Amino acid sequence: MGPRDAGGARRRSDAAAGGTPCAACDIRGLSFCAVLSPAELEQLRAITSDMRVEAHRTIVSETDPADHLFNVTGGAVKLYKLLMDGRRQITGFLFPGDFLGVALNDRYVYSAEAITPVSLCRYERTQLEGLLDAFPALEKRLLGITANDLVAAQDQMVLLGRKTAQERVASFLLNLSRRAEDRGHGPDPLHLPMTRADIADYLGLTVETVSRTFSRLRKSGVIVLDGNEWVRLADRAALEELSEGE
Amino acid sequence: MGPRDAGGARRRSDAAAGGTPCAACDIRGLSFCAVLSPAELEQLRAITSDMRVEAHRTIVSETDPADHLFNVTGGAVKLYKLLMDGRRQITGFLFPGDFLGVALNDRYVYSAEAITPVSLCRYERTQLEGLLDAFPALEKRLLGITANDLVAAQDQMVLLGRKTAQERVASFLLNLSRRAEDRGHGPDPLHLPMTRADIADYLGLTVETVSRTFSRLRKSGVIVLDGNEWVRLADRAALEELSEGE
DNA sequence: CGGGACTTTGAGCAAATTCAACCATTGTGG
DNA sequence: CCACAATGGTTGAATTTGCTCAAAGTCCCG
Repeated sequence: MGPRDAGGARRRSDAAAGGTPCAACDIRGLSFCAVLSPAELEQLRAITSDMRVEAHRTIVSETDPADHLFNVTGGAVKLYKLLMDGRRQITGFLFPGDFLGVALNDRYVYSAEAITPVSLCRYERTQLEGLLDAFPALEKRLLGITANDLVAAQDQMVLLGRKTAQERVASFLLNLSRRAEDRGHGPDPLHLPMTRADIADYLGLTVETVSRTFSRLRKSGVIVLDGNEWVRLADRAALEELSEGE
Repeated sequence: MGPRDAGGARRRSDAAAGGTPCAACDIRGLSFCAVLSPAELEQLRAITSDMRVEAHRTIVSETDPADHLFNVTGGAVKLYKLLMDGRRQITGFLFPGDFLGVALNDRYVYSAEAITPVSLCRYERTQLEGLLDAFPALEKRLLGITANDLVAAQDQMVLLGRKTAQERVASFLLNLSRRAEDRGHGPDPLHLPMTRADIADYLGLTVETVSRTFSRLRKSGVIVLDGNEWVRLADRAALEELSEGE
């Protein structure tokens, strides 16, 4: 399956009237394109397509040719890998400003699925690579982003290899909360767009264990649940404690 | 602790007589410097120090200022992170040709320790960064290496989050074997320079479980142990099967 | 208001850990 | 040269954490 299956994409330049220009993009500061000057941004925009994907649709599939790279501008995305017998490991969640498209040998190394309706900037890989050569700052930025992702992946290895269920959930909530803050959302009610099953597959646990752990944290007053999608981190200090500081 | 503690380093150019020139470096093809022309290599060499580290010495420590970056030219290195209570997660093993020095906010994000005696090329971070600006190919290469490390980290997340003990050990052996082959070593007797405890901390298991799993694989004829440091992958197909192909 | 997807809770189970003892290899000092 | 300490590895028994299987309970959206 290619990105084509996930929804229409239209050339940015063709959509001048309706599209959101980069100047109005409120997450540009977080994105890889933050380092570009207005003139350079113009050139990037020329090779950009807007794309919208409904919830639960696949954006890219593992082992597909990596023809496109993406920048998430709205919504939430999950990245995952499958074992042959169906076991799933979610390797990350993406939010606005995050870059999508790590590839090896020109193939995607994970699948990406929209959790909520998602909007993306889409680039042809070859075209974007051309721009990287022209704008060293952009390449440098991409190196920084990749190094950051690597650091996050190593933290997740610690979590998966050495933390208890409770520590994993506490770390997860704090992590999401920090990322929400980066995006200017107050940390108070934290949004969990993903299901408990997604959280389980991200933390290397089962749904039941995640649910039980949430219940335990709720009963001990550390968090307050408001429906399934919203949490208040009532006692952040206790959470930090429980997460066994990485 | 800084790299200073781990052993002496001397300027390459000062050691022209005794040092190994890049031309004679048999792992240059695997290294980040593989993309440089002879003239460029000369410039890199000018900012390179040779360094030797005894086994069990720390090369860099997590949270230390990341003043130096390294290229492993001989020996084996382990990278690890610690939780406050001492639990340890090894995030990777490095062999000749591997790059060392991922940093965030100018601090190392993990500790690195020599497993065997290790030799390295050492660069001042600021100087190497200057060279990256001068040689775009080098920066591109570093991006490729970092992306590769990220992919490997994601595979390790699958292993840690979703694989059984036996699958982890099988994947580990196959992985090491592939890396040995990349370095021109026949896969037949595979060298394990790290202890069982290191393997355990890499695979998110205990020493006892690693030992039991090795024993089980040995008894079923899949591997043949020759002392603690050497394994023959007698039935590679069975190992592939057991590793539940990532 | 109903139905399907998601979540929670419970009871029993199993994989891996913990705790403990023993074995093997190596290097050291008497 | 050998005794023996130290490090690392293996094996066993008991325990535990998290998983599996099963059954309710909620939420949300049409």
